[in-house]
Amino acid sequence: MKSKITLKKIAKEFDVSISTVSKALKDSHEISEEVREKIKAFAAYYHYKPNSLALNLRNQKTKTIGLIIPEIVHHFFTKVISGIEHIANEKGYNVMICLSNESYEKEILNMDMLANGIVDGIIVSVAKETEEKRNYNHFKELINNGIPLVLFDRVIDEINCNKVITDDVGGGYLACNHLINIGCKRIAILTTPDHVSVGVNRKKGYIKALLENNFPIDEDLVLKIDEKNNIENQIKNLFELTSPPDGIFAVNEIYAATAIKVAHKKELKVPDDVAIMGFTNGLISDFTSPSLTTIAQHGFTMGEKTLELLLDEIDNQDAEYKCKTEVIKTDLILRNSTKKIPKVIYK
Amino acid sequence: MKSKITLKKIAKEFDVSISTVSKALKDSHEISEEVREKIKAFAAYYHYKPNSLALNLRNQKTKTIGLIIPEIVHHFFTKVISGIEHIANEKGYNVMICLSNESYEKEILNMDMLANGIVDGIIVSVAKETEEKRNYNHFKELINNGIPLVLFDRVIDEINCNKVITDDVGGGYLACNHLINIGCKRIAILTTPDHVSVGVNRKKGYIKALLENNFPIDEDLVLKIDEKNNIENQIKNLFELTSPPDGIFAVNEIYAATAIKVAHKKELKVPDDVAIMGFTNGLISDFTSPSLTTIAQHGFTMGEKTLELLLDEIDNQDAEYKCKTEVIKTDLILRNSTKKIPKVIYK
DNA sequence: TAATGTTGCGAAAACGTTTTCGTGTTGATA
DNA sequence: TATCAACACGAAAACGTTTTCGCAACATTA
Repeated sequence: MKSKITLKKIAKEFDVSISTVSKALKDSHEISEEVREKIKAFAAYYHYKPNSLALNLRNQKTKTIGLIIPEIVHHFFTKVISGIEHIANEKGYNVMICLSNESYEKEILNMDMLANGIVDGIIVSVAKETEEKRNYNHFKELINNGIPLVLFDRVIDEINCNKVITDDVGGGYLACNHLINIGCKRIAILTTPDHVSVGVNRKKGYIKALLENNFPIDEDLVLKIDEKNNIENQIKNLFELTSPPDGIFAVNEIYAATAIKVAHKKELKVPDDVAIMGFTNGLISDFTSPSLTTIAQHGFTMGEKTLELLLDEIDNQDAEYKCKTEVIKTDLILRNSTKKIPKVIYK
Repeated sequence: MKSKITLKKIAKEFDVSISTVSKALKDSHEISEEVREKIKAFAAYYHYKPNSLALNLRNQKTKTIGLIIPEIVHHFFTKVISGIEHIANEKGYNVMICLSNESYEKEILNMDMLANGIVDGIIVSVAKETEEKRNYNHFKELINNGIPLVLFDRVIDEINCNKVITDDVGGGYLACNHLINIGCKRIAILTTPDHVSVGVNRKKGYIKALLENNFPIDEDLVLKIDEKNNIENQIKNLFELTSPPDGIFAVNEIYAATAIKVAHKKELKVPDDVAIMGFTNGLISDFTSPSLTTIAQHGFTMGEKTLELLLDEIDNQDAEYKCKTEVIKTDLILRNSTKKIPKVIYK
């Protein structure tokens, strides 16, 4: 392979010093017009571009930020990434995306890798395994090393850093209230195991809405899905209770869509026999039948906000920095799985 | 912020030279046991990690590869990314993901950014706008600069580099043949405009299957979706033909799922009145009702293969390298949108 | 003519590594 | 005692930049 053109090679070509070349390319008045022009022409001809590594090393910053997410085959995270990329683009930053695959070890590995000068700051959504283990030393170390950190979505209370979260409690409240408003009397929740923070918070909102409306809390109606086992079967049990639910709030899209499937297999009509709604306005919700009412999380905005906070911290690294927690509001997206509307028929 | 620990600082601490520290940390026998141990202890205490930028600059390689994809909110691409990450992990490489957002300009911007020493090789799936413009100079330049390049999924024939593609023609053939086999007589295709290569190829397979079975090619049944306008309305027209289709092959999941929606609104039964199938086994296909028969593209495998090719090229950069094109086979995933099966009812 | 200012360029340090090639000291051997 | 290894370490180059400073050569001014 032909090696890239460098200042040194240009310098040799014209028998001048490297500094002269560097200055000429920067249009420095220190260099005579004549020399300047010929160097610039030569550089342009060979498509000279300064080597980023050298620049980064010299400037002690890379204009790159690291992003560690649990998995990428996930609509919400891709939305967040898009938001991050959007701001990164505006501000001339690059994004390095790493996957932890929900693994504690890989999260640490990724972090170590990123922390060695490669990036100016790091954004993380915590892996499930890390949440379970409750071992957050790698985050503390990162902060100790003075590397700006922002957590989003799945965050850790005890870590002192900038955070951006969905208003999960508010969203759960919104959802449950909606089901109450349309007349549901027995409202079930399909949620995650207790170590997943977002599931827990959405459930809090659900409970809050029930209490405010003087509904009893029925533990039979709280189903913590174990993703290692068949989801359909777990949901099926819910419909086989002596008094089954007439409203279901699922804390994510998959659970909600699966609930619709199961309901149909039980020959139940949605929403007439049972209203079902989800959380996250992803790809699926619009294509189930009936289409899913859901809570929109605004992942794109979240990504934007997250990077903005990080860049803010990066720009103020010397100053005494005060950490913030931004809460992104949710919205109800009304579709057919919770409303009894006349079927749309063309013509 | 407290600045990171470096060789220089350790050297100063013990009043030895930088080289001594470097060697001590590498357990060189050149350094006395005593000095070695105390340096190692000190370094461990302060979590010394060599600065990646410096290493990269010295070694003239970064163990990082760049990935440019048109968009990330897309199940297929996330699968490919997962496959790439999988191999990258195994081989100790990092992946830098950039989004072109289907824009020619951003593709070039990303490429320029990556090409300045930041990565050892680049993987690209070409943006739609680039395909339209047919301006491929940035790829040629990259190759001229000796930077290994692999194209995947959306590739360019005239560029001489490693490529990994889906067997789109074969997949289209598989799809159309399936519809013929289940007894469809008038088979429509929902495809993309002509500049999108994958759509064109899938249509080729469709045509091939029709011809082989002595079906006429009816241009009324070839619908090129214009994504700038309402997709539902375009599909609706298809059902309002004097002799409407009884089978539909959509070249992606969204078109297929939308077709189901439209069929329902037209009060048509799927698959009895019209069988519908898609391409790409994404998130949606399993949750439509009926669930979608589709062609699986194996994005994960594709990602793995793509990075393997790239690493192969990187490892053989001096040798005369012969470019390959790998074709990833497709599979038919049979679901309910094309088969008349008894409804599953629990109990 | 002497002092001063301007112009045009180069040397060198700095960023943080690794590695090759000394080199001074010690101890053993001839 | 002179010679030679072995040992333990340092100097310096290299990767590719940017930038400060210094210094000639020439021009201008008093």
